[in-house]
Amino acid sequence: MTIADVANRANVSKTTVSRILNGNYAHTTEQTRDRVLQAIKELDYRPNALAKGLKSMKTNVVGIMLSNLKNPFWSTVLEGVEDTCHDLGYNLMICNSDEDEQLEEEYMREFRMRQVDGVIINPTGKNSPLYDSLIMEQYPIVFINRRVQNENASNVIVDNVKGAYIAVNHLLRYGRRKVAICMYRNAYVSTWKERLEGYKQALLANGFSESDLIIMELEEKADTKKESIIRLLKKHADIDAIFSTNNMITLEVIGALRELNLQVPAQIAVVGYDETVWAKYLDPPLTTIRQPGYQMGQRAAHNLIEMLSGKQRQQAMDMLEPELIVRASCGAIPGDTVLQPN
Amino acid sequence: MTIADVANRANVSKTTVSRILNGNYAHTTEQTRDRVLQAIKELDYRPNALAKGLKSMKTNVVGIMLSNLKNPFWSTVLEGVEDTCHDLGYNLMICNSDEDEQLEEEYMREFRMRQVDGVIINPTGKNSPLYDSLIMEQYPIVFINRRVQNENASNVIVDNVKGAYIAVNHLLRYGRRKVAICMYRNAYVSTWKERLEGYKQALLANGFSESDLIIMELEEKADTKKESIIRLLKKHADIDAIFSTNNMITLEVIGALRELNLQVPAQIAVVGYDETVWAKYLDPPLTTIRQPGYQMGQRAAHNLIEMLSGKQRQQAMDMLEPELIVRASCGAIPGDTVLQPN
DNA sequence: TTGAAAGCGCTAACAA
DNA sequence: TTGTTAGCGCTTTCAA
Repeated sequence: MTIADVANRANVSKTTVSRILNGNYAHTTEQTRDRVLQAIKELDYRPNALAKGLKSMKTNVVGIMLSNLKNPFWSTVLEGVEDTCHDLGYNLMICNSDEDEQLEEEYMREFRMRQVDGVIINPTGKNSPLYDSLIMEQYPIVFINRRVQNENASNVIVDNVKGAYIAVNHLLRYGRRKVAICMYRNAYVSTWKERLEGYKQALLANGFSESDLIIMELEEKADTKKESIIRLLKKHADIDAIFSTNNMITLEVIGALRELNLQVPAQIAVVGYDETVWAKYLDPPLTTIRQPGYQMGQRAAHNLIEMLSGKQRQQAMDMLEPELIVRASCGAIPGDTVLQPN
Repeated sequence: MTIADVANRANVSKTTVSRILNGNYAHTTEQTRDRVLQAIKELDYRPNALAKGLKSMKTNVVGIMLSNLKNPFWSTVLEGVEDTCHDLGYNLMICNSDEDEQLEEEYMREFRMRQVDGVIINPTGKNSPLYDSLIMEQYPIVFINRRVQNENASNVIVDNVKGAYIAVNHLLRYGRRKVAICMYRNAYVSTWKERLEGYKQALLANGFSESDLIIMELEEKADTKKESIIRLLKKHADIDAIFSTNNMITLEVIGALRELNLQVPAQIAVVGYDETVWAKYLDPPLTTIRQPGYQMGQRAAHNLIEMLSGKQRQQAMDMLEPELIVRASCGAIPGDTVLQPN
């Protein structure tokens, strides 16, 4: 079933069919239009998007590259991207770099061969030259979640410094004095650096000094995260609070605390990063920093597509607000009003 | 950058370049081959997949249609699909019907216009005529998770009757006498019917009768699931166990039990469906039925692509095994060996 | 061993 | 208002 078949059946030229298909009714008799639409219906004709894309150099497809499909946070982001793309008439290709720089490069190449109109990417952070060259040649790309070190990069991120700050500040306000941060060791990723920075700022703002920082670092790919945490907890036996910078880490922390028989929040308070469906059902219910994942996806898709339609340059740094959700694990009295950061 | 540019630079015809690109070295001098490969490299030439697809009527893209991006279970499935597609040289398009039959039809149409080679779908169940016609015209499609009522449909599902059976049987073996099932009211979806069937079979096999069935039905889209559960729990005040048929329902059940101050497992035992990252960190740790989501994705992609390569017909019904993971919520002694179903 | 030319299904400049 | 024609970038038949 091609446009030629429709043209034949309706006794018009392919051009006419094409025009009508694309809503170009201006110069068309109502009569021929009806005839063509009729033929389209009768033949159940579906235009070939490949041919259309080849001709018009535009596919109405955008690509999204995630770096981790195991963390449910990304489902939410994906949902936002997908909904928005659909609303704006785009389809979506997806891939998963799995934090691997080689794969990231390979997939980027594949997206381009497939002529996607643009891509949304949670960068591994390990391919700076790639990001730079993409930006240099004005390839339509929006970086999400992680900041890319390039003035001209279009970013949609959450304010990680602030998120960490309000988490740690909250712990300190409720009287904790020995607050540790638990994070992945990953030199490439801005999110960790920024959450560490927020942690630090909160301590300093509350009268502590650099020497009060307690940093517990984990290997992201290791299978022994819980064991590492247990070791670190034993090493820093005097800590009275943990700020965990990622929802997967938080679960490991909870496991470790349980194994050591440490009471939360009586002995150790916990605040986690990433609000999740399960946070409020943990024991005790978990205080978290909510990141607006759905909104991040929406915004990224929206910005990218606006970029494509050639509107003027987007604000390069689109920063979303994190939010503290107070439950019992931080030692705040449940039902208490949520504290505002200083 | 087109194939013509490469041809020019290497002083050969487009044909020759094309042949070399596709590994068709048989009839080519090593010398020209090197010259061409050199030119490709120098120009950083990326073949246009649209043109290739248009010509060859094959895109090496498969589509996946999910019906719900909110449930983390699907991330796992997606990961399996994506990994497998990548391994086999395919790219992936994704969309989300959100359980909406209209959207499902629309997306299916879009996939076909984009000439994807085949699709993997978790069907809403509401478009039987669509599924039937797709199957009739031999369109390459694999249905996952939910069974489609058509002998010629290619399915990858988990054995839901068995999953429910081993869950409920386990509860009964540990002495529970009043076991309720908690599920969505959804006439279209095989999974619910089958889990209900497994529940029933387990009761009957243990000497109970039809009159002992206690069915708690919830509206999937409602915001008041917890309230409904509370109402139903009050109505059936004598139940001593709940078999929850979905991980999202399980969380609501836990919330309801907590609100009613019912002790788990002392007063009410709970077994949930879908093993999740968080199940073991709940209070008490949750006994669940594990579904092999990653494997389901792998298998679906694998079967689809095999279908595409024209190998003989797949086994139409590919059934995976669920598994009981015993923790404290069901009242079994932790550390006890896992019970086998009769 | 290599190349010329036709054509995949569509759009758009130009002509009628 | 409608049609003719060329061409998007690639593959493939057929010829050299």
